[in-house]
Amino acid sequence: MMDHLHKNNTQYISNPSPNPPPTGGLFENLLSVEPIFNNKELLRHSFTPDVLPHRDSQIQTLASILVAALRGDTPSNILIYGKTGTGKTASVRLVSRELEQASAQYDIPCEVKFINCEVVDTKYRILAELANTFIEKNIAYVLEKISKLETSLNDLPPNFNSSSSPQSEEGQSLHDEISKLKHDLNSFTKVPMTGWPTDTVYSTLVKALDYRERVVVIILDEIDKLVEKSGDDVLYNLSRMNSDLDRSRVSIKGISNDLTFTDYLDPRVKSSLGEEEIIFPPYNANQLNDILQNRATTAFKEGVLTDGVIRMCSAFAAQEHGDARRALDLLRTAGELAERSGGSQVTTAHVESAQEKIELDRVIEVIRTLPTQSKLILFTILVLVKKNISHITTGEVYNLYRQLCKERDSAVLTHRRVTDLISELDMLGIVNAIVVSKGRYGRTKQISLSVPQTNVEKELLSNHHLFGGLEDTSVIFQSHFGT
DNA sequence: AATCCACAGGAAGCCCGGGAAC
DNA sequence: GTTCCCGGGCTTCCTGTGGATT
Repeated sequence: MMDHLHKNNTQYISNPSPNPPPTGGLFENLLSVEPIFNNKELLRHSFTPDVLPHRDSQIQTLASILVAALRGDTPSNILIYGKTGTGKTASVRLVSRELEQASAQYDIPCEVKFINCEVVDTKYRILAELANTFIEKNIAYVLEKISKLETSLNDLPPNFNSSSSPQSEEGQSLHDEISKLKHDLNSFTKVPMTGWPTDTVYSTLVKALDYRERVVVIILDEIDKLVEKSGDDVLYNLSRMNSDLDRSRVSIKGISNDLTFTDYLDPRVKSSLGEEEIIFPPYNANQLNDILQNRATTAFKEGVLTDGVIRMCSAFAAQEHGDARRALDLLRTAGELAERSGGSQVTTAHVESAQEKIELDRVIEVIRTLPTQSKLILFTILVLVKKNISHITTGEVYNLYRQLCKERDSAVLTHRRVTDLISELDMLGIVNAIVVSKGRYGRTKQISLSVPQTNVEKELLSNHHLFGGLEDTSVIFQSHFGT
């Protein structure tokens, strides 16, 4: 089987067709367009650059705390705060990378583990993830050590090499050491995805960490999400872990979007985790400009960006609380739009379209992931907007909502719940709801759509499953719109 | 100044599904 | 496999509120 595949492969490689057969030309035209990107990856926010402009002081502080690890001490725990796109994660990744390089260079055992708590979000899973990571690292370490020992064993003169010779003390001790390591290797058992009691996972982690002397840096990104979902239990365990460790030391770095999340923490956890705090302030338009300039020179081909493109991206992103991620998205999307339209240059018009496209994508994504009842309420608001009602109130929404529910024979939520759902839509930025008092006529919320009506309409109507079929939806829609 | 409207939004508790613990 | 626990969605009940009207 393998042979067969192999032969085929060789055939393809050794006989490349000099003139590929003519195709339909579907991709030919697209490929013939001069690309405007050199390397688009540089504009993705997952990319960690070597230089982070305007973050020198934060990086310096981080490094000055982490340098303790290279001296064999435990670095202080750190909490890092900043809104999205302020360079927190990128800075931490940059410093971690350098730390690991330095650790290898000076042969000081120091390991970094990065966990995104939005993905790994329960106590069990965090402990299991950590335990498995360090078990793997231990296995790699032991395997390497064994191979080194075996090499030195083979390098011994032949009469020393034989384990059968009782005189060769050096050979014997090497043999002993190798068999001990092999025994260790067998004792490493990985933690399953589920099933173990949490304290067993914890003790497995402690054992794995303590296998050898080292400093371990655990980075918990989006730590506020973890606390929100699972409380501070894990953080309590992790922050007290050093008292259970003999040979290794643990240091924790928490990254949070939310400045106030420590309010929900146990005071002991709070003081232990927040030994040091680093704040990442939002970038201003000029700083965003520098960042984009920095990346654009290598990401785009020369002369592709017209005047004002970068400045416009930074200005747009600066309005969004100085979000560098947004600025990069804008620049990349503008480039993609330019490329798709077959142009050879990116213009400010492309940036404007990119801004619209990103906003539209966001709205579509938010609406798509809305629960059914919220969609129904949004639909009700849309109907009222279409009826040109100037001041939509909670009461009006609720009445029509109830009517729609009856028409489609579905469960009706209470008034109280509907006000909550409206507030949620407000927080998602889909509608705008402000509390107003109309004197004698009561206090209510005044509701309006805060995104283009056509976008909402298009996305809601594409929800075939929502109202038990598009046809039904259209009926309801038409009966209220009169179209 | 008192009244009153039409809600806002807090508190408590129920129900249910999913996952951890045993 | 069963039990237990937790969190989210939801209801019920309730108090609070700004300003037009009386």
